[in-house]
Amino acid sequence: MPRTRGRAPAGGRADALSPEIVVGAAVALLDERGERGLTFRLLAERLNTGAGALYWHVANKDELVALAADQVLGQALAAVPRPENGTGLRALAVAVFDGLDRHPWAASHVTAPASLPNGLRLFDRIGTLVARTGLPAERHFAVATAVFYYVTGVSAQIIAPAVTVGATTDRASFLARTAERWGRLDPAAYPFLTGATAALRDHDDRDQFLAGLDLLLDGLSASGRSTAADPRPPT
Amino acid sequence: MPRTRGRAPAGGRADALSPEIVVGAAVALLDERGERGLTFRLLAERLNTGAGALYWHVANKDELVALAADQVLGQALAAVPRPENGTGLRALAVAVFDGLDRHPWAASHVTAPASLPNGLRLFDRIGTLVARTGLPAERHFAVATAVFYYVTGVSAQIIAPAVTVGATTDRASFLARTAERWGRLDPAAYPFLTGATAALRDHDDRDQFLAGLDLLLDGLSASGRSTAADPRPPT
DNA sequence: ACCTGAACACCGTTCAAGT
DNA sequence: ACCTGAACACCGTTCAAGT
Repeated sequence: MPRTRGRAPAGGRADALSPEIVVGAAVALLDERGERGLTFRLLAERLNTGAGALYWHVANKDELVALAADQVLGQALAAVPRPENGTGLRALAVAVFDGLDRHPWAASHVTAPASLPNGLRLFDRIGTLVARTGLPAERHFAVATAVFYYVTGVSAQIIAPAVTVGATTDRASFLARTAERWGRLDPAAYPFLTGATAALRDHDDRDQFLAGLDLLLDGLSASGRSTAADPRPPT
Repeated sequence: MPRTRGRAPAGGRADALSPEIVVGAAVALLDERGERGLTFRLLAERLNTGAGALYWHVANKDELVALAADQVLGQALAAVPRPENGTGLRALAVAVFDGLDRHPWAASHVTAPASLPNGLRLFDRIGTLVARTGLPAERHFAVATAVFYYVTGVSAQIIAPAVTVGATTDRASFLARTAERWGRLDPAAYPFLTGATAALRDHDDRDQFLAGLDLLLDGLSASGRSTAADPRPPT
């Protein structure tokens, strides 16, 4: 991925292209039309170039989307509240969820093995916070990974469906239709779902993310307490 | 989605098409070539038809992949050990992870709002098991959702990357390369990652899934204990 | 070094026409 | 009711040729 040297382009355009500019325009397009709506032709048109020119700055569409998601994650990380008292992990996780929630296409592309700068930064910050708990050192990596996977994986699950749904119908009517369907299921086969229609209709996505997160963090502090001295009071 | 009535087809083929047959062939193709390798033309060729014929049985590619993933989930659910003592949730989660692990393309398509039979079954079984813990009833839905999201979301995160990687290089050398990259990062900026290269190299994906799962379940039993009588001994 | 323009090799999906 | 075959309207990606 080459860097622009700041020279003006040969053609008539005043602004040279760069990976940053291409990725930025891709984020805008993804926000507007989703992943399927991102097209090299359309993106090139908006940047006043040909589609071929984009390949000088990004390797292919997969890389472009991954870079776009990493940029969104970077914005989310910048919004993490600095004062890291005892609730650092929770605040970090919530900020990432909220950041990704504004760009529904992004969540599923934030992964550890992508090894992009902000993905690594997120992993490192989680790991650093985990290391500050009372957990024995040999568990730090597994626990940090668990939190990372929870934040990225569960965010993707919660946020992504809205993309598919969003265009056609709004959230409330979608939930209402789903609840109706659950209500018509055979109670003998689906004893839980048939009784959970009200809860489904009234639930808040962000609260769901928080409920699971708190369960995970409770388990973390419980396991820290049982295996080593816990330097902080339970949350 | 029409059902086949069992009549022989008009043409020379002995076996009539049906949604089940189409989805079954799609699973085989997805296993072989991944999501991008699944093509209506190629699938039609294998079924000795034209691509257009498939649209009589499935609405489009999105539905086809969703149905294929649900079929895989069905196989995973069939493998859940029946004796549901106190560890039912854990055994259920592990069976689903292992089942999805055999079909890496599937995990990211197992979602609650898809409302396909096996997705609903999974959700219901989780909910039923959650309801048997000591949790107050008003928390059942949120906790069941958290476990469902953990199982599907984290499985997708852990399993999916292998698809991208798999073809080019094997897991071990991929981890080695990633560990090397982490090792070269600035320790001031990435204090945790630079010290975690050995853990990265040696980790087992399934253990990672279990570590987070146990954290979550520990949190569940801890929160059950603090809010209501827990009918079962802690695991 | 960076961009243009057009071509290549595909896709998913539709649909008149058949049986 | 189910299938055929071909067409439509796109895609991502490449690459000679320009500046």
